[in-house]
Amino acid sequence: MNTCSTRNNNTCVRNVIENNFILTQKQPSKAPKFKLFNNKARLLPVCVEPIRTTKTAIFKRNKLKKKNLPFVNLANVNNNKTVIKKTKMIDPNTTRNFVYNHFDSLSADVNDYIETKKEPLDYYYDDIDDTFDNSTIITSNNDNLFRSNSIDNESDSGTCIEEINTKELAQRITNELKRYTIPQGDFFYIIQGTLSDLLRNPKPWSKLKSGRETFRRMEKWLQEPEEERMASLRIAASSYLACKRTPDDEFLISSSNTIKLKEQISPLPSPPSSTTSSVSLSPPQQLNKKPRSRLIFTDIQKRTLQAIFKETKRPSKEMQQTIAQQLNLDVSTVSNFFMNARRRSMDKWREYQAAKSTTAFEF
DNA sequence: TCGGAGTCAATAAC
DNA sequence: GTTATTGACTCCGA
Repeated sequence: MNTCSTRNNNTCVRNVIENNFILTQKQPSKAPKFKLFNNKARLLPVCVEPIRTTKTAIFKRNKLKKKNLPFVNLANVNNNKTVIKKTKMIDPNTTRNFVYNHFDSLSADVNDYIETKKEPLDYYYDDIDDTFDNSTIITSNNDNLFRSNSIDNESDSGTCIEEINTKELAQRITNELKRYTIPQGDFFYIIQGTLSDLLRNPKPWSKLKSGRETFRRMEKWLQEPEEERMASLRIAASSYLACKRTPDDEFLISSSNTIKLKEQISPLPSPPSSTTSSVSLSPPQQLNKKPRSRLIFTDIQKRTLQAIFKETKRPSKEMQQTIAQQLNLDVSTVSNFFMNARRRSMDKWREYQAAKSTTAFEF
């Protein structure tokens, strides 16, 4: 990996080389956007619009924006093409740090882009050795939560070949949460219900897409030294809560869906047991956010839908309309039911398990 | 346009 | 109080 050695004083205030990333403080506004250094062009940590952005990148970015989370786009420059590889959340505490490109050779389109002087938007990162994989997390000195441990791994060079046994990992996480008495709602920024579902019904690795990232994060957490795990969760919790802060700044929504006073964000428990002192203070209305109500099927509706699903996993649009009419439901509700039922159908996983059992991978 | 993936978040269950 | 369930939302990709 590259090193960030001497830098122009007015450009890079502080560089931290860690886990193959070079983090640096924000550029002074008048700093050059890039410079040649040792005959290598380096794009400094200025904001640049993605040259070839992807729908995924835009989606992630918007999502983070909505949550008021900082973000960077990670780009990779290969064969003169800049490709967005991933958008990551970053601990707000590290927002002063930016990843910057460290190009061996500035690709033509980057040059072109700089020439266009578009409005800044994102930050680019380039890993020359192409060791970046989906498990790579931007990190900073004090941000163990997002630490990647795979980049230095020889086997990770080039492509991501790791495979996680999600079922086993889920079990290990479950055990650790119990061991340290960590409520599900305080585990990183995963919503409690989602975490519960992930732990109880982990999808096989091969079936996961972007969801792999969550499992990677969990695995990294397990790999951390025992004493660092709680610190990781603390950092994650405070970041998460900070990002959920309301404009009025009076209340915070905790990851366990309770409301805490800002001052009441407490450290996560130390082993072997203790719990967070979350204090439920008020209903969600105080957050100026309309609580979403959830339709509860009547018994007859549910039984009918389940019976139909048993026979027909994919009813036609016309059939869905008929069902909706008969059950006095919206077509979208019926559609959602079948969508959810298909994906949550255990048959799917049983089939998978049966198939996998022949290859000694038990899921 | 539509189904899948990911996950939010209300609510039920423990 | 914590965990499990599940309807629905957002976005992606075919």
